[in-house]
Amino acid sequence: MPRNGAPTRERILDAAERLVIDNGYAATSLDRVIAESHSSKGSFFHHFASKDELARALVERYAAADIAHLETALAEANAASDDAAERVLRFVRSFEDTADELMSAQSSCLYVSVLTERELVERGTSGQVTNAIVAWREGLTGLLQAALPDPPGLDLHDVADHLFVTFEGAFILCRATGDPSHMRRQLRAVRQLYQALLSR
Amino acid sequence: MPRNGAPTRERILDAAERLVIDNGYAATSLDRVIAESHSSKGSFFHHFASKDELARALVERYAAADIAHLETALAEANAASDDAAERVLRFVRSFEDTADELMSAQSSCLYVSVLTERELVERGTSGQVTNAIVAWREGLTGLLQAALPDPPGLDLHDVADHLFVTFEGAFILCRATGDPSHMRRQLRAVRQLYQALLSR
DNA sequence: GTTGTAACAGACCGACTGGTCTGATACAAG
DNA sequence: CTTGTATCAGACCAGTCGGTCTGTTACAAC
Repeated sequence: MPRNGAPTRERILDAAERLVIDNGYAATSLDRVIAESHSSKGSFFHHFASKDELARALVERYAAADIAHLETALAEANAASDDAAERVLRFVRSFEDTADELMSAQSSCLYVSVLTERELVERGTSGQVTNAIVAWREGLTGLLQAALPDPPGLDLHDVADHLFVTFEGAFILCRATGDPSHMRRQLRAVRQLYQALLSR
Repeated sequence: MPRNGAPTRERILDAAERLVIDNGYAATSLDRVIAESHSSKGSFFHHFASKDELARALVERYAAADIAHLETALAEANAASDDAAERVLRFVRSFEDTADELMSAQSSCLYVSVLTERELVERGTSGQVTNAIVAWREGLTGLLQAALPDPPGLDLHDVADHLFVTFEGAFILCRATGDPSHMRRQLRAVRQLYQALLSR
């Protein structure tokens, strides 16, 4: 086999991810992705058939990392305590504790950038996002069901989805205010709200 | 005075708002805005100096309507009950009751589209968004303070911001899943979480 | 060394972009 | 009826866009 192209592909994905998260998909030109990844037109189109294909690869990689992150946190929460309510709170707390780190690594969420463009979604880019959302929903619903076996008038799926909603909404709030500490503070608020629900 | 250009300007803003909410700012071309508003290049650039100027006008109009909506709901909540906790719940409930209507009128939020593009934000488009966020924060913090005068380890500003976060996050969730009912369900979830907090 | 091919480089292309410019048109004031 | 101007129409322009094409280079197999 000739040269190994994998590192180049990763460099392109890294640069594209940063640019798309910062400025959105349509506002990110391939010329800029190519320049910032120190690549070339020929190289880019050798690895990706089109810009849309790049978007699909970006989302696939991002969603896989997201789900891996979720599963690590789930495992840690399960190992940390035998009390079901405590597990829920530990789970949320683990994201709260790493929120500042997260926000210094990325200025927003790739999901937001991709979902903002409806025509892009309709070209089949959002399947992996839905997978990730379902994984978060089911993971947290499991923890919540153990803590609230007979919830009074609550849909635990919605309560579980609310954590994803908090993440995405907090990204927007951080961007609007220019203050990345809102991510940690919103995760803290949602933990305290969950705590109120579980300790009633 | 010659012809009245105000209706044309509004038609352009209406078309642009729908297109930008659907597909984002960069992905929305002026040609398309002009076509869908049944206008022309000359007409467009008579009313707006540039595309960025259009963005600023869009956000200004959208934020003003947003704040007006907030103030109506605040007044209604205050009129509806004397109990402070009840006022908070009524306030959230009013958005829950109109959520389906909201989602049939718009597929997402203009704030998301505009904030997604950092370079656009840096060109001074987000000032009005911050105003709106502060208005929501202060309005709801007022209601919460009356219900929880001495909150134990809670930052009521963050708890108040959480409603805005829920709105924005739910817009993302709706777009990802293609299911607009998530808006109502997330507002219901956050109301139930607030209820748990207030009735502890 | 020859050869085959994945990996890369960059000139080039048509389509479309935001924006300009010239001119036409409606309408109120005198 | 003339005139001034806000409003509008659309041909046009330079630059950028995603994408193509031709060619070169590195490396493994033989």
